[in-house]
Amino acid sequence: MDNPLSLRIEAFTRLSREDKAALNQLAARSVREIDARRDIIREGEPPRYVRLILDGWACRYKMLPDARRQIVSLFLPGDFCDLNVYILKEMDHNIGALTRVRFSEIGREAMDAVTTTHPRITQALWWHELVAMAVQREWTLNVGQRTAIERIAHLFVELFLRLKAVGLTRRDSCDFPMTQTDIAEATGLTAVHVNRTLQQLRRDGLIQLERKELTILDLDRLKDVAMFNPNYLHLNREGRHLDAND
Amino acid sequence: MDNPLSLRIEAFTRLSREDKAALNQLAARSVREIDARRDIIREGEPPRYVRLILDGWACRYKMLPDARRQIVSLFLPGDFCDLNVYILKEMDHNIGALTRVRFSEIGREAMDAVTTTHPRITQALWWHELVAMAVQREWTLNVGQRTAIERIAHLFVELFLRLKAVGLTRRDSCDFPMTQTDIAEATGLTAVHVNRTLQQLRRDGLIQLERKELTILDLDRLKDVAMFNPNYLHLNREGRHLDAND
DNA sequence: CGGGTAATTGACCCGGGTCAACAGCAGTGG
DNA sequence: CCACTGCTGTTGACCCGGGTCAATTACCCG
Repeated sequence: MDNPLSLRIEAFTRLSREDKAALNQLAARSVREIDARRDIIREGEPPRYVRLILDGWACRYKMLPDARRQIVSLFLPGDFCDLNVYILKEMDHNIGALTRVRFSEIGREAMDAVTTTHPRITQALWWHELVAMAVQREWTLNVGQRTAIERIAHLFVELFLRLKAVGLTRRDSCDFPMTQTDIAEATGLTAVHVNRTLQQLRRDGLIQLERKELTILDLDRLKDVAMFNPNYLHLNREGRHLDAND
Repeated sequence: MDNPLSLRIEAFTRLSREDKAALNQLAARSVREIDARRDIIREGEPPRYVRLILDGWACRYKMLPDARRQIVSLFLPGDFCDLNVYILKEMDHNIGALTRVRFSEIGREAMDAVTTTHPRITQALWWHELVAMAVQREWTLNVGQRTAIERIAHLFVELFLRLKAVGLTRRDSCDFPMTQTDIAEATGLTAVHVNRTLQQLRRDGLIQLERKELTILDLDRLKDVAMFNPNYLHLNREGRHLDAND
């Protein structure tokens, strides 16, 4: 019954059974699947749908004319891509699949229908959007001020906590499908330097990363290294005053 | 009649006379003023109002425990700070005044009242929010991938275009109240290096910057240096199909 | 077993940081 | 009117984190 989607939303406020049903129905209507390394939508295209990641990892990225590339955000299961994007004429960035991704495409009408009839969901979606903005700000801080080891440590902690929130961690480890090149593009470093920095994190006994699985050996120390402040994730059920009670 | 606020919104869709009146009334209700270098709201505090910049420049910034500081966004006249923030329990960043700032504080009820009765404004506010997110992404790209000269050039072009959109430029120049330290904190560089890079931009005949006034001597070349793509500002009246016609 | 992608290593280099001194200038108060 | 103070901008000398280039090596998958 509890999937990443409802877990994600309920990190803000508890939904009623009826809310959950409406949400799951919304998510189930039009499901698509795409291979790893393929683009879901490209810069310049008109955004027609809100997308919801059901399974797999995706990313938003931007490119410079000379092919420098920056991953500006990551989408994990339960994440929506841009509520209300269809207000804009064209995409100013790309969304690409890092792994094989299952996602649902939600049209404007379906979205509007749910939000007008389910105020609690509407509030939760607003919360989701505000959190997405907060994460984007934290990433700006990350690439702007942190050193290589701090950036990567920060990325690991953030992703671990986000995955945990949607039930996708096992004790102290989780899937971690990003390549070192992906990590480089998300942190504004080069792949070579990411490699060396990962070795340092391993040497320091902070993490283990092999076969696309990340194990965090010492979360507290890793947080310290990253100067991680979890406040920007707003995961403390901040909308609990809106909780449904059925 | 046309102030930065309505100019800003009408970069998306033309408002009716009544829309404008409602908007201006909203903006006029509770106006405050604050000195340069003071904080408008601090990390940890509960956000109670949506704020609208009427006059002056403000910024959002985040700090690391060791006092490294990153300006993650800038607010110019006509900009709203975070629609619907009051959904969150506490601020995860600070908002500070770069100059003396006049702004209005809009409570939740006033905001809700306007949006429920003025769908065109609601759409426009959504557009505003989506653009703010797009700008944040571009800033992540900026600090993540661009070199020093590219970053600063990009900042100048962005701010010039944003100021132009709200009628605050004169031909090829505009006020530019940021110090070199401010520029450094916005671009993830040091003040020393900003100083040297500014000298290079001057030597190259791209800009003039003195006495808090910026003059752009060659906008096309500056855009080239910055690899500036204006699409993320979404300033092309993308909501013109919603235009009012009175 | 072969081919392609991802990870690793070494040698070298450079953009931008650091530190420290100093100059310019605006505001403030006597 | 000037002296003082503090912020902002400027400069020089030096250094280092991280980039570049290029070659291997490991791994994955059909």
